[in-house]
This record gives sequence, C-alpha cells and structure tokens, in this order.
Amino acid sequence: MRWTQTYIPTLRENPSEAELVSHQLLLRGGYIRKLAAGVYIYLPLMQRVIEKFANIVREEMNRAGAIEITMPVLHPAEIWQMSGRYNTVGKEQMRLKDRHEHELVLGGTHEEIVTYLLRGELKSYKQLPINLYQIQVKFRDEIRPRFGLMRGREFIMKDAYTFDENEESFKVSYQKMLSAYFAIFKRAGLDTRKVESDTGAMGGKAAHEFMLIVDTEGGEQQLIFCDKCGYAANMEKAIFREANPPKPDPELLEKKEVDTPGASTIEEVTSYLKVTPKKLVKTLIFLADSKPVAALVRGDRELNIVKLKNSLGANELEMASASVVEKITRCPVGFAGPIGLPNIPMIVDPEVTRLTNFIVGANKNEKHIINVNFGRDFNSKSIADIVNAEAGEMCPHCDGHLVEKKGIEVGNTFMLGVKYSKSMDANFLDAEGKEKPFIMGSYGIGITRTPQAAIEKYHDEKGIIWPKNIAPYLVEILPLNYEKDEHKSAAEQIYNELVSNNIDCLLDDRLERAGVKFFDGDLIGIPIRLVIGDKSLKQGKIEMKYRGSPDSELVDINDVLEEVRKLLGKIN
RNA sequence: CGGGGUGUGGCGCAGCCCGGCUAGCGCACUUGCUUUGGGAGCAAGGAGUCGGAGGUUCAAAUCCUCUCACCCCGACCA
Repeated sequence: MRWTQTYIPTLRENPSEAELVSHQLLLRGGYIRKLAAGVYIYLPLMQRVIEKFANIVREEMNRAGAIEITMPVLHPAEIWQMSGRYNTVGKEQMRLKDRHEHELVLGGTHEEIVTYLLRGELKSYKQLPINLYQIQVKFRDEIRPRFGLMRGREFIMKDAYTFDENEESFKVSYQKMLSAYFAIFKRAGLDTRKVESDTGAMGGKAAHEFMLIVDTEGGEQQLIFCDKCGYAANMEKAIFREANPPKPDPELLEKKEVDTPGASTIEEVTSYLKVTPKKLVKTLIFLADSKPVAALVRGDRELNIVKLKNSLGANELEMASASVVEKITRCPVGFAGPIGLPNIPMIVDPEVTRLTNFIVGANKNEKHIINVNFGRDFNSKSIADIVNAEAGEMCPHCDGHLVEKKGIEVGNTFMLGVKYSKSMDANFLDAEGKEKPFIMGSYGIGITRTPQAAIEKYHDEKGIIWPKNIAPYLVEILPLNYEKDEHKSAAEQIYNELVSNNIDCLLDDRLERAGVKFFDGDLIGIPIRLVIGDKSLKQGKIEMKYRGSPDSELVDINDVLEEVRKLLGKIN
C-alpha cells in the first residue's frame, strides 16, 4: 500500500480525551477515532490489525476443531427471559423496542442464542461434541466506558461455545480451548498468563482468564501469583494462607466500652488507642439485593466485594449509603460494630474468628468496644473468606509466597455446566436413549482490546512497536525524497519485489520532509523500516532497521528481500 | 447513579471571574518562492457565531435557568 492512497491521519498533539499511552497512540497514529463514548471507528491501519489478529484466532480455532458461524447482534428479549438472565445481567444490557413495541436487546454475549440454536436441532450424542464460534460485534452499556478500546461499549469479540455429552468429554473440549488460546497469544507475540477467575454474571462452575502482564497504568486487574508453584488467580478470586497470623492473647479479657472522640477511621482509632490495625475489626454495611447485611473483616484487610457477593448468593451488592448506615446502627458513620446491631445477616471473615481481644465499633457516637471475642460476645454462622489476598502472604497450595502483578484481560474461558442447557431446555439423547442437558463451555477473546493491550505493553516514547504478526504492515519503505528519481525508482523496485513476495509493505510516497516521515513511521510502529537516501544509495545499499532496536544496518539493494526475511525471522 | 470538570474552525488551547467594536493563538489545511537524513522558513489565504434552548441587558463566548454531550474520580470511610 502507498501512504498517499490510504488514510492515515496522524496527529502531532495528544487528544485530551486519552489517558492511557495505548489509547493516545491509537488516536495519534491514526488507528481509531471516537464516535461516541466507548464507540470507535476503526481506520485503515486498525482494520488491518484487527484482520491480522482475527485471522490468527480463526486459524487456531479451526485447527482446534471449532466451526465458525455468525449470530445476530439484535436479539428478541424472550430468549434472554428463557435463561433467566434478562433479570440478572442488569443495566449493562442495551435494550430497545422496534416499531411494533417488541422488546429487543443488543447482545453482549451469545450463550442464549447458541443454546437456542442447538436445542431441538441437535438431538443425538453422536453429533457431539461440537464447538461453534463467531467473530462478532458486541454491545455492553458499560457504566463508565474508558481507555479507548479496552473498555468500550461496542467491541469485537471472538466467542466460542462447546457442547458435550458428559464431564469427561467436556474436560477434553475445555483443554483444547486452553491450548488454542496459548497458541493464539503466542502467535500474536503476546506472552499471556492463565489465571483463575470468578464466573461473575456468566454463571457456571469455574473460569479462567488470559492476562497480558503489564507494568503501566493500563493494567486494569490486580493479579496474584505464587512465586513457587503455578498458582495464579485474579484478585477477585485469589485465596491465601496468612503468613504471620497474630498470636492469640493468653487470656480473654472482659469487654469494655471506651471513648474514641473524633476517631472514626481505622487510622484514627488505631492511633488513638495505640494498637495495630490487626487488632481492629471493621464492620461494613452493604445492601445485598436492597437488603442490609454486615461484613466483618480485620482492620488491615481489604474487603473483597466479589467474594462477599458470592457468599451471600446476591445478584446486586453495593455499599450502603451513609444515611442507611446511620439508620441501621443508629449512630453516625464510623462506629458500626457487631454488638447490638439489629438483626441483619452478618458475614464474618475467618481471620476475625481467630482474633482475640479485638476492637469493634460500639454503634454509639465516638465509642468503641475493646476486648471483644468472637463466639463469646457475638456470633454468626456465616463465616466466609471475604478479603483480598495480598503480596507476601502464603500460597494456598504450597509453601511459596504470593506476589502481585497487574494485567490486562485478553481472553477468558468459562465452564458453564448445564446452566443454560437446563434453563433453556436444550437436551440430547445419550447412548441409552436418555434425555440429558448439554454440558457447555464458553470462551472469549477480545479482538479489539487485545491489540490495544499489545500497545500498552510494546511501545516507547516515540510510538508503537508492534509484534510482527499483528502489525498492520511488516515493512515500511521510506524514501527520503520521493521527488528524486533515484529514490523513487529504488523505492518502487523494493516495494514491488516485497509485495510480489507477499510481504505487507507500506510505501511512504508522500512529498513530506524526511523528519515528518521518520516521526510518523516511529509513531505507527511498523516492525521493519527501509530507508532510501543518497548516502547509502551511492553504495548500492539501503538502511534496514527494526522498530524495537536503536540501530540500523546497511543492506545491499539486491539482497533486500532476503535480508528482510532474515530479520523477520529474528524479531517478535 | 453520586461527586468534580470541560464543551470556542480538523486537533490543542486562550478569552469568560470584572459583558462592549470585524472572536484570538499554535498545529493542521490551500497557493507561491526558498529549503530538503529526524516534526523547515517566508509570504498570501480558506475555515469557527463560541454544544443546544430560553432568559437578563442598549449590548452575551462572557451573567442567569434549563438541557445535551464528553472527560475525570468514586470498595478498603463505616
């Protein structure tokens, strides 16, 4: 492709809307433009990146035995009512009515549709297993779209769905997808890690996420890894063993109400009473499906809202507002405690039950109770791990320690079990002629977010450094002065040679000054740059440079094809 | 949804608090001359009615009301 014949609107300045480097580079490099919050136009370069990545995904999916189909984006609401998710997915689902006032939704995922497709049509175990996938647009009305393509409302996703007759067969199907995912990300030049994750609104039994580890602020998820065994989980899911549990006091002291004037935060209370946060228990009030509940965690811990939600079996969970807290505790915010709380469900973290002589709020203004002990002074049958794991704690599976990293989710896999097949009555006949629901799995890869994640990982101060297999072009030919016949003819000769050998080339045939071409070239991040200028041309050579390295080398103009191939073989 | 902020040529911004003549600046764009290995110089030009609606006023980008859009923050305070 010639630069003057495509459309690459690079920007010199950063649009004010972009926060993340990757988002800024996509805008500045002329890859995307925003149409509305979380809705983007993919310009020619982005279109090529998407195609390249989608093709890798397609090839590996096909290789793993999956079959491509395309399902609609517009769904009748009834289908979502069948599975019951119409009431649980919440406001994230875009809903609309047609001219007949018929309720429709824009699909954010397609479990219902694919299950609907196969129920009634696929009747025999002989047709199983089957894996159907698509590469399709999705809509999710995110609370707060941000970070460009990373959290958009409209985005492209590869989603696959497996149907199996039993657990053993399902395990094979699931494993095949995991292997395919590793192959896909490897080919895309992205070293990803598989972590355990919560199943969330998808439901089902277990789930994994594929994460690209980054150390920029683009890392949207906190991850926990064991430094010894393979344990890896995201923060929502991660469990741990405490490395240094506080020693229990030798005797249980009598509980006592004390004044804590003006001390309502953990910090204020601990410094006023001269104790560590580990001696404190905080009582947090939440609304679970609009009903108040209390959650008790040690003062030094962070509450894990997903764990809490799961232990309650709640659909919606939010922090109670100050006014609700005050109504329940009958005192100002900051002094809630388990003793004397009205009869609401109370979830207690196990660490609290092991603590002795600890401090809680007294449900009275500016008062706390010291020397409180679980079992003696208050009780609850709901004891569950509801806190975040932290770096430094012990691995739950071995004697290693946990470390924290940040990552960007690029893929996920869910073991759905019979959640959808059962609720939607999607059954087949097994070898004994018995009717059974399909065992299902669902598998996503963010087609538009993955390239942005790649940029977040691979860039420098000048611009993008694409992994070769998802780069819009492999080679950029940069004649310093296209008006000069020697430059032009050399550029054309190389261009034709590479193109006729199926190497994607971008020829910067603009009548721009050299500097402009260099800056734009670095910005858009094409892996190999071939510079044609007087200095080297006199010797019958051109300059070849990999975007990820500072140095260029001179290669003979007649060996360009071979040299380019050699370099391509060496780079990521 | 709650809190904060911003909407002024394609992009980035100034002007607004303390209303006043043809609304500025940089980049980009067009034309010409010069220049030509890391975002060129000079000259001449085109393009905005100040997010929208209503109001106050002799006069509104500027003040007031409503509205829309976009951006940022929002568990660890109980």
